[in-house]
Amino acid sequence: MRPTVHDIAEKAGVSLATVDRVLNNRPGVRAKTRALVEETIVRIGYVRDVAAANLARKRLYRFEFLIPNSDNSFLDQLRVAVSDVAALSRIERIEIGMREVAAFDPASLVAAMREAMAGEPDGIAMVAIDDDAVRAVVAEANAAGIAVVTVVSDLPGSERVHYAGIDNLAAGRTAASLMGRFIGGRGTVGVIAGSLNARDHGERLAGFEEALRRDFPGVAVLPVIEGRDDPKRVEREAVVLLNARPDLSGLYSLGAGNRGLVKALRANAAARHLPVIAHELTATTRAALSEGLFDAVLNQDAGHEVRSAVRVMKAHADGLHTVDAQERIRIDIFLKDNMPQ
Amino acid sequence: MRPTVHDIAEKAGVSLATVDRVLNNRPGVRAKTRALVEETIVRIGYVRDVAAANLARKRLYRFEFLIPNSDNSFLDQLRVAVSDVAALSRIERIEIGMREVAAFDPASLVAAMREAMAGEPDGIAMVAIDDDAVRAVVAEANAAGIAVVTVVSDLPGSERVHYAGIDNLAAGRTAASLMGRFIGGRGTVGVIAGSLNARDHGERLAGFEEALRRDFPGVAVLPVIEGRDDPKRVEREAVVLLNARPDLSGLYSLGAGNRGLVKALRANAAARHLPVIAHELTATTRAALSEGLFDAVLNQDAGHEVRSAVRVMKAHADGLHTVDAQERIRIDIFLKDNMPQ
DNA sequence: CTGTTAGCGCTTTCAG
DNA sequence: CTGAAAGCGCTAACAG
Repeated sequence: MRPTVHDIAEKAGVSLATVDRVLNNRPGVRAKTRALVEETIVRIGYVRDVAAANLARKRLYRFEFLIPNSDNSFLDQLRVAVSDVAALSRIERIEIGMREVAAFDPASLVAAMREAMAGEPDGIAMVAIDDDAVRAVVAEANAAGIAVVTVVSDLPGSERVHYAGIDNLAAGRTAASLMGRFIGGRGTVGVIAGSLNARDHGERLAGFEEALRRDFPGVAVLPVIEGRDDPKRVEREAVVLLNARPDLSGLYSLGAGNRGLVKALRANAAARHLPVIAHELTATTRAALSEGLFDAVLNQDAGHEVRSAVRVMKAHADGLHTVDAQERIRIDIFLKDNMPQ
Repeated sequence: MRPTVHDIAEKAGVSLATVDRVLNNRPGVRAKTRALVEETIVRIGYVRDVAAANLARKRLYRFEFLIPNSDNSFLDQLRVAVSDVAALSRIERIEIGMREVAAFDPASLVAAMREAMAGEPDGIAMVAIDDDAVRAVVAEANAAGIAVVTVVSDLPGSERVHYAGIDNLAAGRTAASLMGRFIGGRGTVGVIAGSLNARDHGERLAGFEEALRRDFPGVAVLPVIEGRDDPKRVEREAVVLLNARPDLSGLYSLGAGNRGLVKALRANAAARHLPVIAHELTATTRAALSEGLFDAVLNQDAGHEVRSAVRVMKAHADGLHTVDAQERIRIDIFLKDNMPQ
């Protein structure tokens, strides 16, 4: 049987209370007694039973997620992931709330932060917007002992504790690597983004162009089209592009609104063999892959991101450190052949 | 506060013991009482505190992993993953043992199974070998109430409870999809396997050839070379191949022993721009990717596989079902740009 | 068939 | 500074 606090107390000749004080390094123990207990702990190889500790403590963790209210499949996945984790976490004494925030609106995000902070949660997770007012309120939360974690889109230079999302520069480079090979290292590629003001989109583009320049200097990139993640607008822009550039060798869709792109591609027979790379595995991109309309989809797993955010906030609340490398979110590559399910 | 067993007992006007009997549907409760308690449970929205239950139960789970003793990096990863999970699981009342088995030797696997079974564990996880003697001993274990899970390589037609590994046919198809695009849909590709008697290798090859035939009929596949997963042998064979076929357009290494392949490629200047796809992200393949010697690496995450195996064995021990889709092991694709870390 | 009671391993008053 | 004792939510003898 594994040694327990009782064993420590017995072997060290002290009471349970003293053992507990040492274990949780609370004050009120003579240095000598403390040393004795600590020595005993390592000698008998004690490891704390966290479940029992939590049971006794009745510790309850409370976390809030702030999610943009944009209507796109990836954010739907994110919301579902939060609900799922919330349901599962109840049995681990973790309570998770979710608030909607107006998309791309720093003021709304700040307001939501304030509301969330009023409830004095242990942590807040949010899809950040790159804005100084947001940075300021993050600092406030931090000062109030609330751990802030960014999800999907980061807020560099702020006091957020962690970023649970992919490296978007690397994602852009990955897209370039694939594109360069798919089109045989030469030609002209088009790029459709949501908005270059969105940090993640900007970084993907930068990575894409950098890697192409480096590894495939024979490939030219057309000026970026901004589709605002809006299917209708993306469709319109894509149609224009496909007609204007019949010589197009490839297309990189680094934002959302792929429903529109798919329509445009389907309508354009000449686009049948155009290599297309997009982001996020949703119903739309999944179908496009199966159909052969898209060649590859880069993905960030919303479930992983949410779970990682919760783990980090919990660790922070417990005063523990997390191994950053372990929390790194991978850039998944999906072809029609390795789609999950 | 969340309702507890005490609340149920009080509201239903019964004792704790009766509540417990109903919760764990143990016999000895009148149908009427049972119904009353069950009604109360849903009415007050009770959810069991698993941690407390396990604490009271002092339930200890014991699982055994049987791992081949071959000397290759992927199996090293697998062993490390088992040790890691073993260390972590101790605090969850899970005890994990590991035994070495002679590689590719059914008799040794059967013997190890028997030894493991003697300890009456709750579950056994093994890298299966496709053999009827193995099937027979799996059936024995099953009859003895020990859940058997296959890892990495499956044993179809046996009574194993679950397979924690990738779909190797799909992996082969994925390799073909990439290869076909990388080489522009035409040319001749070479394939190096470990042994086609290994189920996973055979399936990868089948998937690869099938997808090439379907999607890239212009690509020819040379007769498979068997390198026995041995770096020296792989190197020798690869050198011969590279010299004999200077017209080679691509190379698919679907087994292990990639250290040898890398040497051969490095020695052959003409191979500098030969698209190469291999399996398992190890120190060797990782370096080859960075260097541009390999173009893509398909990977199965040993950590995921081991953790999934443990989850399934535990669920089985608890008489719970697992959602197979949730336990599906993904085929990761890595380029130099999206390598983790 | 049902209830009482004593824990599981840990924390937390409250005395001393 | 230290200890005794009660209790977290659940389970498991053992009586009735």
